[in-house]
Amino acid sequence: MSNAFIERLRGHAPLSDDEVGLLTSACGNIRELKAGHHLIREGDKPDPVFVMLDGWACRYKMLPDGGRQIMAFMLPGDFCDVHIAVLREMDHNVVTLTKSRVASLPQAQMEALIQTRPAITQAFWWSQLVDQSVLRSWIVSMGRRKSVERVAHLMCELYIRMHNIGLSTGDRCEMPLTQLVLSDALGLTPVHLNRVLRDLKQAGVMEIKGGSLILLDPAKLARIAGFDDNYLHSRADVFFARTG
Amino acid sequence: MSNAFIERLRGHAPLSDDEVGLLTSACGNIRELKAGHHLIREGDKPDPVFVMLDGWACRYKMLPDGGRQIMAFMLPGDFCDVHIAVLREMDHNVVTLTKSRVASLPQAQMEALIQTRPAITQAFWWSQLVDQSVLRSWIVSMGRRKSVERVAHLMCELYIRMHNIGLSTGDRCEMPLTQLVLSDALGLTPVHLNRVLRDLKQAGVMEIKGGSLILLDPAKLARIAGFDDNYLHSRADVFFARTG
DNA sequence: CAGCGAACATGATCGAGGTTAATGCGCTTG
DNA sequence: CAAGCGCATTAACCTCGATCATGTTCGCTG
Repeated sequence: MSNAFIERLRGHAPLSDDEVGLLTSACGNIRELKAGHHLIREGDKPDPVFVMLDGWACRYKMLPDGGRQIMAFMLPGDFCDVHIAVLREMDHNVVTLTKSRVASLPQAQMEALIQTRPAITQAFWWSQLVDQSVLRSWIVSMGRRKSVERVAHLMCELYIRMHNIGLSTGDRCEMPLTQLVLSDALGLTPVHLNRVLRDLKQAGVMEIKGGSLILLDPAKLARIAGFDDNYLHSRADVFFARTG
Repeated sequence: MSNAFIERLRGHAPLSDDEVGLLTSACGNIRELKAGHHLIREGDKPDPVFVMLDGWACRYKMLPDGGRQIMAFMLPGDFCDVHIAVLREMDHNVVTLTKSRVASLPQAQMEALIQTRPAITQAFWWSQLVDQSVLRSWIVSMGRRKSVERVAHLMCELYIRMHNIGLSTGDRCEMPLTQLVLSDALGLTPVHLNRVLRDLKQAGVMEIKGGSLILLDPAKLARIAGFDDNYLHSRADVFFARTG
């Protein structure tokens, strides 16, 4: 079975067989987790670095009033957090959203890799930069896009990310997120999100059914979202451009 | 004259005199820039890495409809962008907001530092992690805080960041941002931001006057914002906690 | 010191999205 | 199969912040 994490890094940095071997053994400790398992809690002292091999997770903060804001979705191949002994205390939570396979890389091993393997450091750095880029694009969405555009944009992003790791099938991909989870990510109420999803379905643009996202009209979806995949800094071909 | 950038890194990673020397010479190329000078434009191929030594800058994206979303403010000591030859193309713009002093570190030199100096790599990494943390907190603000809270939170953040680099004086600090700029950062209209600022002043909480932010009642401001400075991961004492 | 443009200020109105509440529907579990 | 729970769905109403319109103030320059 291939390792989604290593595959993803290889796609963007020239790793030698040697280095792939090092990473593989660093990922030795793999756990199966149920949905709803917390990998990281606010206030934790960071220790091992977690990597998603399979399944979905999210990063979130709670507010005093009980509200929740999701700040990122982690898909197979993504780091949960590359804190590497630098921060003293986690400032947010990370929880699985589906049954997942997660590798944990001990801090010491991470540091050793970084200090001895420039190619691996570069791969990690690339991953950090892409994560930042996604965070920035979320800020743009929340600040300046209205609800339909926001929903459409997130769906484009998630579809492309799934596509880039080989987890799309034609015009659809897995979408295990409940409307509650999506609304916590989009800064909308579940009620309003539901309305938006209904409208998008009725307009023949996209729909979420049976745990799958179905792009009925990808080009139109991208147009509504104002989607430009440059911020994902991937080298994969662009689905929306092809079909638009 | 001390170098704000190096001071900041030293506060968070154990740099030897040797390493400080290397960084100092890497910052050799320093330019004075006027307000409104673009350091980075969307579509640019990234080359040197810019560092703010003095003055304010911001990172932003434009939307098709002409709207602008600011995604970060850079203060003295901050990296503008640690892209390091990893990304092929910038996905956003960076522009100075005031007269500034900016150092540019050639890519080759950045890479050399990272490949030979683990302490410097760690300092850079820390800086990246803090930047990410700030991005996440902005997402929380935009998604779940209403306008007054949002304004209050940004003011807390900027005050603390200025405080942490020694640029606050008692209950005030420099605040060269126009209401238009602030509203582009907060995802509000200038009109509404103006009302919020009026309310905060009338409530005796804070005011912006003559290019300065004045905290009339820091504890109250922090309470309105729901501000917790843990996300800034600084070791400085906390102004709001002291006075609250 | 007149004239001008940028930034600040404020009133009136509108609408996207929040709030509340009720209903349905599919799953699990006893 | 009944009970119960989490999630999806829809309707009625309300509010926060956007929009539109119109000054005003400040700082600069001729």
